[in-house]
Amino acid sequence: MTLVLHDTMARAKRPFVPVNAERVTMYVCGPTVYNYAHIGNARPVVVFDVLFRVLRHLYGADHVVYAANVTDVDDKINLKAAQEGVPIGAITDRYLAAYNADMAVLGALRPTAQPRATQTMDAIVAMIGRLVAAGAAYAAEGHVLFDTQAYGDYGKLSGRSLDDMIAGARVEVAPYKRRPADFVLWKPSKLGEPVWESPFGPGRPGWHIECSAMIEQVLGLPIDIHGGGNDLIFPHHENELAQGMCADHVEAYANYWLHNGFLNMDSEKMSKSLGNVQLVHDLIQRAPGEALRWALLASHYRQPLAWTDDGVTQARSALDTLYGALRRARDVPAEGDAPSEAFMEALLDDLNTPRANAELFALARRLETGAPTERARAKGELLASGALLGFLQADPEAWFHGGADAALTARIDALIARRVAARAAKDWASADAIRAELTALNVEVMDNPTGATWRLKESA
RNA sequence: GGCCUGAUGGCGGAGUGGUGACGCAGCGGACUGCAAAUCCGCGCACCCGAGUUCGAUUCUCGGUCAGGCCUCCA
Repeated sequence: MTLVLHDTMARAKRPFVPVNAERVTMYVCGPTVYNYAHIGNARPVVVFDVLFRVLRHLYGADHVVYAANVTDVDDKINLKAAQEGVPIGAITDRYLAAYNADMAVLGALRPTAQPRATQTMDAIVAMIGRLVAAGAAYAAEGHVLFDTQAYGDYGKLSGRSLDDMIAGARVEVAPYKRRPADFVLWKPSKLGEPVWESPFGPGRPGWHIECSAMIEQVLGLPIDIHGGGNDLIFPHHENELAQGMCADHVEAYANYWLHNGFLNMDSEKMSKSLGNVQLVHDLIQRAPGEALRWALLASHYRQPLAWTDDGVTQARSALDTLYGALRRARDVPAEGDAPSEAFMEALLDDLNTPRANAELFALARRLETGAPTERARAKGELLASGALLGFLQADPEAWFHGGADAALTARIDALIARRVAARAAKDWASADAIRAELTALNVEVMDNPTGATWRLKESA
């Protein structure tokens, strides 16, 4: 079985072949840390986390290098720092820590590297220098601009021609640009903003060059996979590509371009500028991170995803079913540590997580209904398959009891014990009365021949 | 204006040129003291029009609707 990935450049699925199977490289554009991340920001994080896990499974955990950058130089950061009267580092440290904590709750592994723009400044300046030397960039009025004429394939990734861009230009073109599509590599800092020294004058880098420099420094060109949201295709990735190619004269910049579809609220994209955001920070107070992760992976990563409360509820119910099977199979030994074949086949087909999830249910059914040997194998496969997607690794009891503190748990256990005794004595009236008490505590009991299990129902 | 996606049952969501996954919700049955959970079963879903075809939800063209990018944006 081979991994097949949809490559935006080819506009088709292609079998994945890394440049070096000993060191598979992936880069994904990460956050600008000036605020909490919203659930739309989390989609690529979770999607590429799945790809990261799949690659580690295929090539070995030590043979995959995954870098996700942190943009910590930015207008919005400057604004926030000015508002609070603190240095930008105070802002970026705070929100990077929150970001990493939130993404961890969603089950995302930490990338191998999280390069920060402020710590990559030398490489950025050096790269701009090489672009100027190669004649692919020019200085104008304190700015350094990339000359889009210098890269013959400019527009190939996004499927636009330079003519189209000029024809469709809606934005006023800065007077110092030779051509409308040219973009900033270095610009002067405004008064009070952070400044870095460079041969082109004091200033700060443009956004696109940060990523190119970090990729070059952390991973080396060409990289195997470059990922991000599909809104980054143009201009961000197009520009990164042009810079990388012109600065380093390499054969290729990234061999596979992957882009995830957008997450919508009320059929509009969720974005900070539209103000229709739901922060991960808030969502994880109301639902388990694993359920949010499931909701994010319930549709294929390239499809648009409508985010609704009902979607989260359905995700939670789906996990209830799976964890329920695991809980009932508590005494079944798990045999083997390999995901099922059908599951892998789905996942390797351009990360078809909906189909992979369906296979999880097939395994759960075999776990519920199979003969003992089949149950053991199904349990092993279910656990291993789940692990590859970042699911089902919690203790089933913990999943169902989630949200109950020690005191509540003790109280529930005591009621359950009394109820089990009442049932053993066929004292149905007492048993029902105790069940009513439990219901009042938002607890649902599930009797079985020898006792009972319980779950905390979703609070309204 | 230019470029580009998508449209599947009550809901979410795969997939396929011909027996229409899977999940959630619902209904019937088994099981249960009653429930819950589980198991078994059920429900005439593929935006509209034309074309290609023995046959189209799946391919082609046109249309409608929804959305994205072209500006910071996952």
